[in-house]
Amino acid sequence: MPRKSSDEPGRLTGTQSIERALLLLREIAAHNRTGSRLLDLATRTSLQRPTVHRMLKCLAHEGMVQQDADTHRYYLGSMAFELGLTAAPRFNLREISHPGMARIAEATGDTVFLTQRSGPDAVCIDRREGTFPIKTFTLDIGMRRPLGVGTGSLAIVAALPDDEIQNIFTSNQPRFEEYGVSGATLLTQARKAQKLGYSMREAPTLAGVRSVGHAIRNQSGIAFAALSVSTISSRMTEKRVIEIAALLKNEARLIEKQLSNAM
Amino acid sequence: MPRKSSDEPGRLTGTQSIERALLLLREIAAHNRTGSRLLDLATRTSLQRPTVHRMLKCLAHEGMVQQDADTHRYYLGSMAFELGLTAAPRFNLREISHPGMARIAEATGDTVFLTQRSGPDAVCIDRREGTFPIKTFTLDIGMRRPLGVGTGSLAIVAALPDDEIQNIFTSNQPRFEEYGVSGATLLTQARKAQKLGYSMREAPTLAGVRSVGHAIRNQSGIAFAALSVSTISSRMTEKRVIEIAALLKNEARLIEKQLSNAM
DNA sequence: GAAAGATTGTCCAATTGACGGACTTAAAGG
DNA sequence: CCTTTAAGTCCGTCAATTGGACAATCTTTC
Repeated sequence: MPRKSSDEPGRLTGTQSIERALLLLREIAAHNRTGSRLLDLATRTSLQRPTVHRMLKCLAHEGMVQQDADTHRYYLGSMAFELGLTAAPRFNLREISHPGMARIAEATGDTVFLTQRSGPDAVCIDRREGTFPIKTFTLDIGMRRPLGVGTGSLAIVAALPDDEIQNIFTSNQPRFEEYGVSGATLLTQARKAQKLGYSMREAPTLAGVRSVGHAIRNQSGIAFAALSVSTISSRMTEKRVIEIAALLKNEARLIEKQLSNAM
Repeated sequence: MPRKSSDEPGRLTGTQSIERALLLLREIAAHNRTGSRLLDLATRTSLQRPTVHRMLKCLAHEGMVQQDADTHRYYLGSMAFELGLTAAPRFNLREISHPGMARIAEATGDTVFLTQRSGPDAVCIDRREGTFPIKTFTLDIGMRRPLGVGTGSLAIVAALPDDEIQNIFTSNQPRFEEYGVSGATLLTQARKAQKLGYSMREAPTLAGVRSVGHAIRNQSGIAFAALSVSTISSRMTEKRVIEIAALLKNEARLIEKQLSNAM
């Protein structure tokens, strides 16, 4: 029989069908855009067609998968979506960061941004306004810019290994211009941020706005997101920059801690 | 034996353990805030403790659930979150509505809003800007207001059964004032919207802004969300209101169609 | 701080529930 | 209309799951 090598060290027993069902779910998820045919699922999972069919029928009955009535193709179902929503507060960076962002906004009175790396770009995934009446909305939620352009973004870059920084700067170089910054300047700023442990700069396009950023790292120590605070330069004295950087560092640590016991 | 009444009509066979595993997942999801103890899960699912334990070990191994190392409590895991993300495009109203919102913004040049009901409130869950240079950002993403206050919100209310409309208006009455509208006016406008099939009005707080809204209904025909378009009154002539209402109706239908074969 | 109580974690023989080969039905293509 | 391909079903066999019993661990009580 085409049994999976059953002498794996961490082999679990008494859970064959659950393992198979989860294998199916992963396989369906991997092709959720196009949907999966019964036969393909059987092939890809190395399971027998009747077995797959029986399991899919059950999974569909419970709403974990759904079958298109016309094409017979299988997709993830509403229960998968709902479980995801329920699980989100423990895994979603935005949700995890929410209390911290609120605390920073409260403490500083300024606008706080949460930026997440997305390949060669950084996306602003959340923003929280403080009470100070002059607001500097340098970033809208959902805004995507080349990695390195924003202050949070810069903090992410600065916290990456050197060779990756080089890669990013060379590949993003052509795109920097349209954001009014030069690659060389960014690199200098990144170096400075590495020394300080946080990023700081005047907005290149918007005069009189100064921001401070701090990276958030995953369990492996790789930076993948950042917190940043932005306000008018007159409010952002040398001394205050240091205070805010410490505040950001502290909150970033808390977020990292939560992420580590969540994953 | 405490077997579940096995003479249910639609009883599936050959999938006991998958059914049990999914039952467990639902039970864990239902208490995901506090987490669940092994014993409680066993009790709540009427399964034997060893059985629950074995299944949880497997589910944890695969990342569907995770166990807190200190408290031993079980929570939904990262795989649940990831499956949810993958499933989202087919179930998430925002994602489903995205193409339609883009088409409306393109066709009208004005700003389009997606509003979802949330109990006695309505929340703006998406916004899409058109190309017309004067923009009327009456709603920010995430903004929550009493049901009935916004134009999209009004479209939702108007599409609800009469007794529920009454309930909503009486319970939200005290909150209407701070939004600069009277319950009586809203009720009149809701009645008008019922007749027309869409909602339309001048923004009560912002002079010179006029909006049109159309409800989105679930499979049972109950309104739970709305599309709306907002622009300066001078652009929103009688004739154009009717055109936009038709456009919204059409897109709302498309969204409803997708939702119905997704759920 | 020892003993009782509660809860998690593990083992393994019995047996029932899952498996999958063979078959039927339905849809697509020529 | 016949062939091909895939989905869906059936049911005898046997291996995977079950769950009673026990061990390990953590908590509370006196």
